[in-house]
Amino acid sequence: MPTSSDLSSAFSVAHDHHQCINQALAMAAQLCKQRNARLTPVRQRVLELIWQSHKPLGAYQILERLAQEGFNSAPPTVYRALEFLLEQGLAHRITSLNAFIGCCHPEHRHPSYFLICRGCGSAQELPQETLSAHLNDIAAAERFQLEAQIVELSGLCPGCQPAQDDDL
Amino acid sequence: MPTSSDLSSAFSVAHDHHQCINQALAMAAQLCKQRNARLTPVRQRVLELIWQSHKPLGAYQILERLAQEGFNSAPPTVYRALEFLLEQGLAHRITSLNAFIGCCHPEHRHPSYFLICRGCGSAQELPQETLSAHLNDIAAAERFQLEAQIVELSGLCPGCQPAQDDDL
DNA sequence: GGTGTTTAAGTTATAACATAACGCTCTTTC
DNA sequence: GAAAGAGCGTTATGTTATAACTTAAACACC
Repeated sequence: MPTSSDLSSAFSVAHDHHQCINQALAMAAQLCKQRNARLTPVRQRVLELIWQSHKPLGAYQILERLAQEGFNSAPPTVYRALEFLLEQGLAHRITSLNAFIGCCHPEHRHPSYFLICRGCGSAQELPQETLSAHLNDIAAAERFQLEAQIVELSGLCPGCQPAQDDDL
Repeated sequence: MPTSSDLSSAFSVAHDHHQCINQALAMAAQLCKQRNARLTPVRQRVLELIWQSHKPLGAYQILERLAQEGFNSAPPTVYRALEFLLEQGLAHRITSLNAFIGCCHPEHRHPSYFLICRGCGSAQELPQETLSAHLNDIAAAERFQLEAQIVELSGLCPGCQPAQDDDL
């Protein structure tokens, strides 16, 4: 995983993903403890599952995996767990895919902006400072009180583009 | 034709919405003619329906209204019409609402960015030049080949905000 | 350590959104 | 007027998400 300071390598850069998962889970445990939020077994397992996939995972995909492991397997189970993870900022929803992905820096709340590759299905969270400022300006100009932001850019990641770029 | 029960978004200055609808339909007819695309009765009626509402309309809401008028009322009917309208740039999809809205500038293709009020349910398309440039820069910096963009900003429009602004 | 309160999870059912697949009809074109 | 293709009717089903109610676990307090 990209560490919290390095977001730019999610697309096809090899790394020890087990380690990211473990870091993410440890971080989640720590944050939940600080916040007096209960990271129950189902919630933890759902978080782990979405971290195990670079691709955003749909609720029913998660459900299927939970079922295989003997967890309760009705939709509300996974939707409740996801709701908790979203509330805690431990995961993000990707609306255009109806899917969910682990958040790389859950320690502070932030809007989430994504690049989504239609080739390999992976999604990469974008750094948000300048974009966030821009969007806030736009909203302010309309006297619009901004609460939530969805920015999802789709296309082809470098690894999935037809290989004829001159400049690569 | 228009039932005129839902005028006046809190977003925009009051205006003669009948006229917008008529303009939009005339524009649509003209563009389709130019493009040799068939604006059939169902397609036209669906476009009219989504224009009659300042709020984005869900597929099944459209379906319901079509049914009341004796059109065929199975889901594929409306989804096909919507697909056509999206292809022609006559309507936009608002992903986070699973809903559709008429496009104000169908004469040229453009990414669509929205402000969406959770109070009154209305949606407003944003001007896109600077934002588009910004997003393109971001994608280019990641060597990401951009194909589609979703930008949906939610919150409260001026008319739906608690009335304690000093600067109004 | 028992009791009431709160939070989470189980369970059933269904709502809401979207598409597959197949065949008929209408339009366009030759 | 026949072939080809676009549009549409129809049935069925796939996919995503939530309502509503019940049971159980955790916690907090005396």
